[in-house]
Order: sequence, then C-alpha cells, then structure tokens
Amino acid sequence: MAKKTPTPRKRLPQAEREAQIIRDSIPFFASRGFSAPTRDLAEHLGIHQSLLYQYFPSKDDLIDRLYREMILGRWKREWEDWLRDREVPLKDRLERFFRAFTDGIFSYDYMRFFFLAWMDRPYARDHYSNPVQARIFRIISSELRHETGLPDHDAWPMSAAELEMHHAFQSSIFYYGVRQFIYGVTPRMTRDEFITQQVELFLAGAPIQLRAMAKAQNAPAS
Amino acid sequence: MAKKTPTPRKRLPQAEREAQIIRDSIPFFASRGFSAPTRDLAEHLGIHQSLLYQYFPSKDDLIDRLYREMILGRWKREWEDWLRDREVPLKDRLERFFRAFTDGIFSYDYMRFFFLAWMDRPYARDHYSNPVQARIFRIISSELRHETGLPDHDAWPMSAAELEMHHAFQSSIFYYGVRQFIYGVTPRMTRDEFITQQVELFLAGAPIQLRAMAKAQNAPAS
DNA sequence: CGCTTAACTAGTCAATTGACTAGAAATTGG
DNA sequence: CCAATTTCTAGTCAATTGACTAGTTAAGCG
Repeated sequence: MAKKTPTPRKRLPQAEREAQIIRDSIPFFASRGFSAPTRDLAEHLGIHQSLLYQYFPSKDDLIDRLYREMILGRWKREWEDWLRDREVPLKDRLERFFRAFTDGIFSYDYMRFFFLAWMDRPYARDHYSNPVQARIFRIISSELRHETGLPDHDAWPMSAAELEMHHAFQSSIFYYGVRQFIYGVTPRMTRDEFITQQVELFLAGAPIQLRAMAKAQNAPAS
Repeated sequence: MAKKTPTPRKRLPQAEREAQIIRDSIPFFASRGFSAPTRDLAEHLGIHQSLLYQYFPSKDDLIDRLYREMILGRWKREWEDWLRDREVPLKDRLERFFRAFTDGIFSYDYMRFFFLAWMDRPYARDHYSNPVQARIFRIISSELRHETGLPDHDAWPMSAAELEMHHAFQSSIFYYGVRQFIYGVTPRMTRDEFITQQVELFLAGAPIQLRAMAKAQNAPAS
C-alpha cells in the first residue's frame, strides 16, 4: 500500500479560520442535521476534528454560535420605513418588503437550519419565535387600516381576529419557502410572481374582513 | 445501598406488545427526535432495550414503521364527497372539510413527527410531499370555479397561478398547526374560528383573482 | 402441579462519538 | 536564516450507541 500523501496544511489566522468554520458549518448542519458527527464536519471543512475544539468549547457551543450568526443582522430597519411610506401604493410597499425579506431566508441552508433549530433547541423560540417579526404586523395592520378608512390602534386595539389574519397572510408567503426547501418541491410560480399574487389576494380580501370586524366589534369611527 | 427492586415484568401477546411499542414510540420520537437512543425509548416504554430488537430488526425500521402507521388511513375518502356536495354552501363545505382534516393532524405528535421525517428521511417527500393532498386542489378549484361562473378544467386547465393560489390558502391553515406545535406559540383564536376566518377571506379574494386570471389567460366562456 | 413454549431481560460487543493531550509544522519578526 | 509563537494534527480516552446472545421468567395447557 502506498503511503498516504501528507495532508497539505493551510495555516490561517485565527479570525479567518473561525469565520471559515462558521461559514462552512452552516450548510453542513443544514443538510446533515445537528446529530452529524464532528469528524464528518471536520472532513467537510478540510481540517482535523480536534481543531474544532480549539475554536469552540463543544459541538453545542458551535451550533449555538451558528444560530446566533444567522439571526444577527438579518432584519433591516429600513424595511419598516418602506412599509410606512405612504407616497408609495400599499401594494408596492408590501411587495417590496416581502421580496427583500424573503431574499434573505428563502434558501436551503437558512430554512433547514432554522427548522432543525426549532425542532431541537428550545431557545430558538425565545429569540425568534417566528421569522416574520411581530412588529411587522403592527405596521402592516396600521397601513391597511389607513387604506381602508378605519381607526388606528389607539382608538381600536388590534383584536385576535385581526392579528390572525396577518399571521395567515405572512404564513402563506413563508410557506412558499417551506415547500421549496423543507418539502423539496419546486413551486410552479417564481417567488416574485407568487408574492405579487398573494399581496393582491390579501388586499382584495382583508379590507372586507376588516370592515366586518370593525362592525362586529363596534369600532369607533375613523 | 438498598437492592433495586426487580422490574415487575408484564408479559403481553406479540400483537399487543408490538402495538404498544408503536403507539408509545410516536410521542417519544416526536419530542426527542430520531437520534434519541433506543435505551431511552425502552425506558419510556417500560421494557428492556433488547426487546425492541425482537420486534423490529433495527431502529430505522422501527421509525419507518411508525411513519407508515401515521400516514396510513389518515385520509378519508368521504371528505372528497363533502366538498363536492353542491346542496351545501361552499363556505360550509370548506369549513367542514378543514375541520375534519386538521382534527387528525393538529397535534404535537403528528406535527413534530412529520417535520422530523421531512428533515431527516428523504422518502418522506415521495409518500407525502405535502400533507394537504394534491387531489383536494382539483376539487376545491372545481367548486370555486362553478361558484364563480367560470369554465371547468376540461375547458380551461388549471394554471400555475391558480394552483399556487390554492397552495397559499391551504398553507395558511396548515401553518396554524405549525405555529402551535413547531414554534410552540399558542394562537389567539381557536382553530375553528381561524378556519372560519380563512375560508371567508379566501372566498372573498379568490373569485376576484380567478376572474382576473380567466381574463388574462383568455379562458373560454363558461 | 409440572411441562412446554414464547415473552422477556441481563449483560456484552464492536463501532461511534465528543472531547482532550502532546507534539509537529508553518508563519513571522528580527 | 533562525528562534519564538501560534496553528494545526495524530492519536487516545471514556462514554454512548445500535445490535446481539444466552439465559430467565411467566403464561397456558394437560
């Protein structure tokens, strides 16, 4: 048997090696699941297994770190401004927001990693109980009410029914990504077409529902 | 140290023991994930670990068996008849169907088990690419077209846009269960209220969309 | 009650796993 | 080019794991 050629070693500065481990571990765990052995991970990274433990105290710490890296800086504050800009038609605002938002999360790595975390790590709920942040509900609700000629939240607090209506809207969009990357089924419309369609559907149905709620709940006049 | 009391042994006929293992393994794996050790499972079942291997050749075989047990017999043929019964208003038909359907799947065990399978077992896609069976799309689409006064599928085949519209509708309902059991967030409306709301929302918006599609795609007259 | 048979368990094995230690190799500054 | 420093690897350890074997216990039938 021929002697194995010695591994060509690449020495990187600490910061770079750490960044590489983090970057390349995400797709690894996303596809293999968190129970995949560290030896396989090391092979995937092109390093020896023991090196992992010089950068991270344990496998769990590494995974926690990956988790935090992924949620950090994903939310863009300006999206909220986009949504509130009444110079632009609401339909366009919503489309623009959902395109930007889903840009960041509709990927195999992101979707799988987060579902794995939700199934496996109890803390995932606390940090990010739903990828569509709750604050966005308030803004969209506010804009929709304005569009529909209904009072704002001070005069008429958001009911469970209204909140759930927004949940349903956003979940229909989010589920496009679930179908694509969790179920592995390619939807038959492009993401952009789908978002356009869903926004139109929402803007057609929601005002009717909202007015019915206002009537049923005796909302004050606008 | 006091001597451990010997395990009180319970001898069951084969069929019963197998049924018990299957029944009680589902909540175990649903909560612990498929990588949980067989020793823990045996403890949960109240039997010795080695007994598992007299009923199932391997852990994977057991999990595959659980998977099949869960999908088998879940779909009720009569649901399709309910949906097609034009004596009943479409709204009522849809509500009745989604109540019955979600009755079977909105549970911690079912939701978690299936998401675990989707993340972990490639075959899960083939058997059940989406819990809302594709055939139901055709039926609902058909009934909605009839209600809206548009031609049937023979005269005007279902477009990608129409299909996606139905996907979105059903996913908004399914996602209620995801929020509850995967994210662990209790929605603020009951399931029944939510279904009623979503059906109303759908019936308000979908006909408008559908008519727009018919126009854009030059559908023949009904 | 005793015999037979099938259900069940204790205990074991090899493989895999996360984690660690000691030392080799590569980089850098002088 | 050499010494100091840091990156990296080989090899190891104990614990855990899926799977198995041999033997024990309980049930059922005469």
